[in-house]
Amino acid sequence: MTSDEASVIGRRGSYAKGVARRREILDRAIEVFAERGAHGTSLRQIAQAIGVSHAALLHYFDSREQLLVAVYEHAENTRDTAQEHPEFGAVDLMVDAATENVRVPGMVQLYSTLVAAALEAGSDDGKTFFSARFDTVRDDLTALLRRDQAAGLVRSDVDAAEMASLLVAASDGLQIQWLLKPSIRLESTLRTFATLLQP
Amino acid sequence: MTSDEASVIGRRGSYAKGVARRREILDRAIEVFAERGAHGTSLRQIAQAIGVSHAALLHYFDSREQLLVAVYEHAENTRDTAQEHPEFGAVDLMVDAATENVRVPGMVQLYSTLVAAALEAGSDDGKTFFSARFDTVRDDLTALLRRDQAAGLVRSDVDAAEMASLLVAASDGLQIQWLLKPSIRLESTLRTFATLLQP
DNA sequence: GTCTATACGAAGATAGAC
DNA sequence: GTCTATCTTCGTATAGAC
Repeated sequence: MTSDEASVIGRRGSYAKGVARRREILDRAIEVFAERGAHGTSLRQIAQAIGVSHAALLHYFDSREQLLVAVYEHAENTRDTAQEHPEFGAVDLMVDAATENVRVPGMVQLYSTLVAAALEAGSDDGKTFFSARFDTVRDDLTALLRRDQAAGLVRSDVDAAEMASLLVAASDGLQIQWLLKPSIRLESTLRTFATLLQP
Repeated sequence: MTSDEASVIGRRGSYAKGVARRREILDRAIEVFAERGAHGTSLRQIAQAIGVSHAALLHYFDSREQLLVAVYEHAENTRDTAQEHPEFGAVDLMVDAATENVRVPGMVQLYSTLVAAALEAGSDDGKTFFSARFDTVRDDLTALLRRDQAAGLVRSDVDAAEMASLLVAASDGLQIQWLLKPSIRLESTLRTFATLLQP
């Protein structure tokens, strides 16, 4: 997950300069989004902040939305390069991801913008990307929950897959609520989920 | 909640014709969004569907976003005019709201688009609207949960306010997951939350 | 391959006539 | 209250320089 850019989106030249340039664009773009938000920032503004023409961006990314997705993917892959926590339960994993996510300015906004766009008809790339992402996350959590159910750490009277969906939904939704009202205690609230899951 | 338009947003002329026209715009706009989505539908397209110029819409609503918020508010207030369910618990209420929401084509998309926009800097109206909305919903659910805790229907070892936040988050998040993957069993999954809340 | 220049149509918003 | 006209900016596409 944290290795090289695994994205298939916006792939172009594999030459050294192009790869470096692409990375530079991604790094700079996330900063621009952090300042001005993803929703209201145009291709042209991003290009200006980087110091190139907006057409140059479209050389590396086929469209504005693909650039946005690539920025999100890059920001997600870049952070905390390697945390191996074999002892982490499902809730621990989501708490970790959510608090990390919320620490990066603009990340929740970018994520919300992209998901909203993906829901709309016609956004096939977005649908594909986020469907796959949700599937992966749900499957990982389901496996973790099954493991902990078998170990007697998590109650077994509810379906692991349904709990996984609930956990992802709660994490996504809480981050939004926290952004609108920081007095919401994100971590603590998410951890009460663990209490609910105790056998 | 279901009475008259309680919105302060986009208020204009209070004369009979203006009110009727405003309502007509809202009714038609929700249909347009149901067909084409909120993200990709322009003021001009909505105006064309209604048979007026786009400038006419801006006479009733100060901006495109305010029109969108008004449409959402109107659609929410319009449906299921009066269900009084004193015996409903918090989960019942959310299951009811979520399944109703998901039944209206375009509603989840519209909601997601508006929330994403509200998170961005500069969207003060959107922030105000959704902050108030989240507050109201959380407070209502918290009261309901406290009542049921006192009655011994809901476990008392977790904070009611935190459970309310979790419940709202789970409902919002699950609706999105369901839209991307209808095989997610929305109602059933949401109801397992009730199991988790049992004492 | 990388990038600039430029053009196009559509968008949200505003001004002013009727 | 509603229109037309107009402004600015947007995403996208293409041609061609290096």
